Amino acid sequence: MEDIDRRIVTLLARDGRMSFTDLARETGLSVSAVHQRVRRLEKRGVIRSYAALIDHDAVGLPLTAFVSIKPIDPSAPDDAPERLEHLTAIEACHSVAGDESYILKVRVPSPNALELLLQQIRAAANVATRTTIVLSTPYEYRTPDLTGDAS
Amino acid sequence: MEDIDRRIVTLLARDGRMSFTDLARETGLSVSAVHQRVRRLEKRGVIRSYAALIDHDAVGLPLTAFVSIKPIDPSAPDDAPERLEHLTAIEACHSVAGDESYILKVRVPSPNALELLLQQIRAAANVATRTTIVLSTPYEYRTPDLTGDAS
DNA sequence: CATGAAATTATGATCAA
DNA sequence: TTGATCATAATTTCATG
Repeated sequence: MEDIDRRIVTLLARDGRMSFTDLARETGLSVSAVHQRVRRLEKRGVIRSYAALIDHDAVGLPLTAFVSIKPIDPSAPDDAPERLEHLTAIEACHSVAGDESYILKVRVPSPNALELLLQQIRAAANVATRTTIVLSTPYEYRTPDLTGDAS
Repeated sequence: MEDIDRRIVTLLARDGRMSFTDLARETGLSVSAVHQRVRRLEKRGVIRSYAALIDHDAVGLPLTAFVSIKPIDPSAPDDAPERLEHLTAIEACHSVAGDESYILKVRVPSPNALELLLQQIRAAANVATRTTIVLSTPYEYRTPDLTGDAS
């Protein structure tokens, strides 16, 4: 991927509503050239989608947790992601190496709702759960710097 | 928060570039009424920002991991988030309950880069690390359904 | 990749409920 | 306070070189 594309992706990752006009100014390209590149990045799947990032507190989902799951029957087919997909409280599902098989990130209104969700998860996927409660989130959804990568 | 606002937030969380015209059509309001509400949601911080969601594989960061950290000196002031903020490979930092104090989510190009990053984390924050490698991600960045909450 | 024109959208003032 | 209508500015989008 070219340098200009990395620049465009970084800018849009930081401000998903930046106008083509502004992108053009920032990159030194014409509006239509940027437009073309963005469309290509979308088509290639480099840019997956655009999203508004919301304040989960403000929206009634103040409790975040990580739920690690482990199959109760290790010989059963491992289709936990599909079995859990309908639970919209689950924001993310990562297959991981280690003792447990998946890490889920969940958002709920209250401890009660978390308890209920855990029951649903266990029932739907036939797994044992281990839950880590998030107390606060100093930062989240940060964007990598794709230009001049200093880790 | 009103029902229409929940609707607007949900729509924008799913498509951050949806036009006011489309939002108006979906909500049954006029364009300017939606415009007003979106601006208010932004001002109140319900909508924090907008972002393009990128394909980390396509962008040269195919390796994701969760890094749990624990202070080596528990009596030292706990300012790990600030000490780690400059490491742009860290996408998120959550303070958590349990044996460890923070969970970090990191994105790097390679195992080598991960090793280097872990050294930097340990040095910068004076912590011990425990790393869980992500093998694959069935889904991520999903949006809660704020209307008619079925968890 | 740039230019320029046409279509669409964003924005704010004003008025009404 | 909230929403509708309207006018204007800005942006998106596309054809062409």
